[in-house]
Amino acid sequence: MTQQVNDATESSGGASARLAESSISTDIGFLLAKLHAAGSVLNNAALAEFGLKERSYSVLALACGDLGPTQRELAEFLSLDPSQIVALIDELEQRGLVERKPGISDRRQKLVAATEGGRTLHAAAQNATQAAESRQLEMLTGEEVASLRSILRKAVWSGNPADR
Amino acid sequence: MTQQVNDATESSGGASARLAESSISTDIGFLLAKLHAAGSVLNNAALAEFGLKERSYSVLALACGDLGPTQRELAEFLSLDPSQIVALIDELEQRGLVERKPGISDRRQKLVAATEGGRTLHAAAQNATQAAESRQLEMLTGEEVASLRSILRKAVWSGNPADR
DNA sequence: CTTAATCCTTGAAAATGTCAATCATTTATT
DNA sequence: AATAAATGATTGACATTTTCAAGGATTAAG
Repeated sequence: MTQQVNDATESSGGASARLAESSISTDIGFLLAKLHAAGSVLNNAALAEFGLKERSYSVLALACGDLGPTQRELAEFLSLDPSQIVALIDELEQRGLVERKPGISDRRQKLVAATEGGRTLHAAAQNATQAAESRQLEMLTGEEVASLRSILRKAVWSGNPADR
Repeated sequence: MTQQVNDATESSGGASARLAESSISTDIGFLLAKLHAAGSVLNNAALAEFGLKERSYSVLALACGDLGPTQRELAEFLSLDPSQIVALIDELEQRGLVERKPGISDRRQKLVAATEGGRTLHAAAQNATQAAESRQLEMLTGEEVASLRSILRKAVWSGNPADR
């Protein structure tokens, strides 16, 4: 998931476009990797002006909202090692964007909550990433985007349509 | 990109499922990352018995098929640095799965072609990855899978439906 | 009360990403 | 044709990320 793109100006049609004939071009895994890689570049570029990357933005986003996530929950939800969460939160906390609070029923765990400043920054950053997402998918129709979102959610969460 | 998952037995419903309420859960970029991360784990697990990973499998797959890709084309197509391609091909070549041939019209470039053994291994590995993909998406209907594939291709290749 | 398990944290090791320099070759300019 | 600029592959150095194992604090189980 971790893959980067050399030239962000050209979405995917360089001198290697002929390789799209290959059989792997129809692998959903491969397409997922490519679209995700391209999106990461756009997202990180959009988040740079806020001093955030995809990772820190995700943590900040989860720290906003009234559900006080545990560091372990963050790690599991973001598919990251717990030690990586420590580093991410250290940085966000030093910048005054989130706070570590002791767990309510279990004092081993630490709940991560966004500060007021964190929420403000998140709102601005959210606009930027959503704009980047729209730009990346602008060749898709509204129906296609909705369909993509819905299918991805079903695939990721094994099909419980409980959430908006 | 490039994210990993800790527990492959459980697709996404662990103790952190409640975090799915968060707003990022509807970000296509986030969903892409999560599905891609989970798929990578499955793919790498399926490819391990052949001594391959996603990267080397992709290179091998592109080396099969009659289009003789250049190392630079491979780098661009796979969104990798050219130096990473060198290492990947070194390994595949040492195992006798691919060969480096001098470029036809340009002797600077090297064409990568699979050997007979490489093709045999690729065929077996392809079965394994396709089975893994089917397993990962088994909760989707056939229509949904087809729709997902088609939309992803359109998004990745900016909408030229020139390729099957 | 003791043992085992869990959460966060730290640090080290391995893998990967990024970048600049080099050689051989090709393309462009005079 | 001669020189200069550009390109493809390669190497090696450096930064970042991933992965693991171990530790202290706390909770759960026996």
